[in-house]
Amino acid sequence: MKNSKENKNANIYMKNIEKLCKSNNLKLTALRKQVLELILTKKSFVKAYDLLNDFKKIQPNAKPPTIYRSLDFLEENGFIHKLQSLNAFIKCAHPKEHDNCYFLICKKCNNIEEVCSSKIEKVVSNTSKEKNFSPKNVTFEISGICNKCMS
Amino acid sequence: MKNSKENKNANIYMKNIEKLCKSNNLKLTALRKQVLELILTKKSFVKAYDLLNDFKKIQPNAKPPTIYRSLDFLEENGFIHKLQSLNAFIKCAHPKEHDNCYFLICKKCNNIEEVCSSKIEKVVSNTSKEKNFSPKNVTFEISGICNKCMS
DNA sequence: TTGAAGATGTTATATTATAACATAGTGTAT
DNA sequence: ATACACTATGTTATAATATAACATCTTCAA
Repeated sequence: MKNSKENKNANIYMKNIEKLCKSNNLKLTALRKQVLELILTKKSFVKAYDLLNDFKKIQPNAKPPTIYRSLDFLEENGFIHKLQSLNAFIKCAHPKEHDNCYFLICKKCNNIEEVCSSKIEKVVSNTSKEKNFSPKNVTFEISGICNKCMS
Repeated sequence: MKNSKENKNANIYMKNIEKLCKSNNLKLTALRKQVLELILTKKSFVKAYDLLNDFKKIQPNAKPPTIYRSLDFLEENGFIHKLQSLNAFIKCAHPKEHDNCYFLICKKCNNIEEVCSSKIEKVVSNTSKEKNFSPKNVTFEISGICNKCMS
């Protein structure tokens, strides 16, 4: 039951990505789509080499660049995020819907919560004005213990 | 002239660290001190293996764990920071004086500005309350182009 | 239809980091 | 002083993460 629900969610997600790629003139090739599909099967983040191992079940001669190039495409276009403090990747909760978000990373259960916040945008834009700095990428990750794991 | 000024600053910095270690009962061993001294000679961040190469000039048989262990000690105690988006390390601008800070990373000149901000503390603590999340570590790095490099 | 650009395949290697165990130093209770 | 536990360092090996460089294949527009 649960799996079928998750599959359904993944399907909806993928339909959305396909639509976004069409409207943004991005090439969601078979390879990139397969890699994204694998990422969508994960409840939490995934490491590049785990993804590679998964992918080898489909295409046994896959190599690291196969994965990393797809990850690059998916990240550049906002479909996944790289968690810098974990060297890991996770699907974007709201593709193309926001610019600034941050992550609550539970050290115990590895759950990741992606939080969108205008307050961060403000911190970033205020700092940028003040320091005359032109921001391109924001990494904001808070690691700790989540609600569930505390009780 | 410039070098002697930097040396002086590094000396002042190191005196402060020694004092902090004494008062916090931390063992600033010769090794850890040497590694920190090397970090202080850098104008910007430094990569672990560059540090290792530097260190080999003093102690030719140094190995990666030599460096990583010292980096761990220095980071745990707030004397240096790890820049997660660069896999690099940099001295802390204000050891033991603040909890939350962020970094403006210039992609062109590699200059790093460490910014302390109560606004971040607020974002973190508000989120934590709202989500009932217990934060332990905050990574906040903004990369872009700095003031100097824009003009 | 061809040729330029982008995507993928492939080999090799660079870069970053840690596990595991041995040895040496330090402090402290006896 | 001694022996012990604990911490730090030395050492070997390897794990984990990521990219360079070049070959080949696709695609699509001129």
